[in-house]
Amino acid sequence: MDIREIAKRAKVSTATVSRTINRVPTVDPQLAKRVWKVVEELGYFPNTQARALVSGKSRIFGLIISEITNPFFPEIVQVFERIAVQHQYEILLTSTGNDPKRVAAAVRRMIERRVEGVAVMTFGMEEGLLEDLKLRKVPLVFADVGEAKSHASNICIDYLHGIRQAVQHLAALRHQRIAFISGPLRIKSAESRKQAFLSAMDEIGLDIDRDLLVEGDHTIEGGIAAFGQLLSLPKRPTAVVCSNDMTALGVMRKSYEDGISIPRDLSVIGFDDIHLAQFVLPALTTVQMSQAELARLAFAALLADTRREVPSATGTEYVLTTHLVLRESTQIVAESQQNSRKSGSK
Amino acid sequence: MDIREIAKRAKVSTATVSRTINRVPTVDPQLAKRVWKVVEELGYFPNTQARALVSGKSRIFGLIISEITNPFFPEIVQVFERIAVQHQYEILLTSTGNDPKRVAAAVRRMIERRVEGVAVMTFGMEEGLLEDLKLRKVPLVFADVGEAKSHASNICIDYLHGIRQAVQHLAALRHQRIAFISGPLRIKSAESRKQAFLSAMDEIGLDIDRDLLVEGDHTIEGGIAAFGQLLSLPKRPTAVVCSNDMTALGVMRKSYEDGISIPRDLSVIGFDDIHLAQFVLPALTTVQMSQAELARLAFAALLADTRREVPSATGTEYVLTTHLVLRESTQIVAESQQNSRKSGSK
DNA sequence: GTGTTACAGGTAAACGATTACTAAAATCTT
DNA sequence: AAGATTTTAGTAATCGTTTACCTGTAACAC
Repeated sequence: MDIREIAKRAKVSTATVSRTINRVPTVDPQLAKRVWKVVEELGYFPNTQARALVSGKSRIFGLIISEITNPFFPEIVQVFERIAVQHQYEILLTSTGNDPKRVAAAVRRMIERRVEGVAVMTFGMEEGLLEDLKLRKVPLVFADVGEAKSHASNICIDYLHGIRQAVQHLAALRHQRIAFISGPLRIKSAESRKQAFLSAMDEIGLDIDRDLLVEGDHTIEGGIAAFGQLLSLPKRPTAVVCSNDMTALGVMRKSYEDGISIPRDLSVIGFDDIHLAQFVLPALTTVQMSQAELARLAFAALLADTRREVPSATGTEYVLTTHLVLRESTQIVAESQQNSRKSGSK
Repeated sequence: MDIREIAKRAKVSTATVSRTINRVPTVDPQLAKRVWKVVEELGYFPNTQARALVSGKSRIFGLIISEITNPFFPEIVQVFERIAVQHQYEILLTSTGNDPKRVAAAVRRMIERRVEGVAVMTFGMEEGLLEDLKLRKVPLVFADVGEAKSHASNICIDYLHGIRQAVQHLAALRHQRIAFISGPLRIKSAESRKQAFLSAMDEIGLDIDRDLLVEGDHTIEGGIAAFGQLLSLPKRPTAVVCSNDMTALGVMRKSYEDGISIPRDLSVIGFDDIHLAQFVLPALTTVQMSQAELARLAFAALLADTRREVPSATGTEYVLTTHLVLRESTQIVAESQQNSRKSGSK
């Protein structure tokens, strides 16, 4: 059943049907009524591919994320999808698992479907893979630390603000041996978070013990392994800051297994503030980076870029700040540990 | 840049280009080579909407889930998406939040995009909303307790098997006051899980105290609230079985706040076995319903149904069993509670 | 050498919408 | 009332592919 069928039954031309459906104001209300009646009766829905073909607009945005099983991302997806639907856009989702092959495949699929824009929420994965998109001048938006590049907007994330708060909070609780479990360092944002931690420590005048800087992979399992490394150290940290909440959950799990009580024996701070963070035991003190806000900004950026007639050579710059949210997983350093700290600083 | 451009440059007709790209074996290798060369040079990717329009195949499957922020679903999405991509299908995802309006909107979008099939992983939401899809004979697959209906396959989930194991496990640990926190009862699967619990309790000869049957909503918050209700009872349960893992997390959270130790004072069993379950503190004993298997079955069902030339009037039936996985959140009932149980049974 | 087959590759008609253009009717101007 | 102008609806071209059908050449039999 197509527009011709409707036209025939309503005794008008296909042009009129099309105009009616698209609510062009110049069609006679009488005719419009007749058309709508037939449309209702037959349950006619326009064919999106035909529309896309002639209009040149697919009304699809691509959304590339790292790992949908990391609870940070579903919240982005949810908000992004919801807004997209409101604007009659569909989304083409890809969870890359940080695998370059899958990114390349995703880019190809997106081009074949003629997406109108792509939000790249992988926080600094290799960008070279997106060349094909840039070539075709597909609007892009990144979540990153850098600035807007040519034909790509950027949501600049202020990691330092939240992480500084985290470090200051720990310092206020008399912690001195503070460990940091990073994400996979080939990912730019993981590197940036680590740098933010180092800066914050430096600012506040705390020494950084290289042994207390270990690499995780932003998964629970990685957190467990990384914290295992820290535990094998002769002098353990009294607090650990994690590059994301999943890592922190790993630390909590490992602590539990080894009889280390949080926050009594160890303070833990996460990053992201996933919804779950407030419900774990104890509730996780963490640095919030609003997923909803991120998704909103990303969508808005894409929409703005697609609406621009003359694509501006360089994209727009957005900023997203992070900040500490206090919960139950941090506490003033225990006496026994203060002693060990003193002996350590002799 | 289109197929005509390629044709011109390779000095062949568009038909030959099309045949080459679709690897029709009858094209002369010489010509094919020339065509491929131009394709590579120009970085040409075929336009999917044009293909879809003429072939009548969109190569898109719809996937309707309840709530993407419930960790149960991302794992389904991940597996489903991965298989879809392998088969050159795209997926059109909708997280409905159990809102009928959003389901209706999703159905409309899916029809407009001419999806070739839809996997409905909402576990028994009102089916009436899918009438439009059935009308158009779009292959469907449900995850449910019922059987395959006309034009719809079904993955029948054997809730009883796993839940019976759970109840037997608790009984073996001498629990008698066993509570059940259900999901929202308007959802069929929530009702089915509850019935499975009741049957299992009955089979084993345990009494069911109506006060111990409370309704949650499959979220952590709902679990907290529901367990709050149970705590206000004069005689508390010694164990609680939950309709899903999120509910169990809520119970654990509330217990923590109220100083109830799991598993010492309370045994908890979840349902779903989300990845996270093994990492919470203590690790959650739960009934596994394999997300990966579910996704695989759903995709296979859809693929089979779309390939059938003559659509069979009634869909195929698949079965997915559930089973208990033992972890740390259950324990033999404590002496003190045994006493209270004895006094209770007097 | 002619007639028949086989087959590779080209021409053009779809697919289902949108929309530039056109023609007819309605309205206005003087 | 005739011409000018505006308005509205219809005709047909178009979007980028696939593919049914046709054409021309080569291979083969006799």
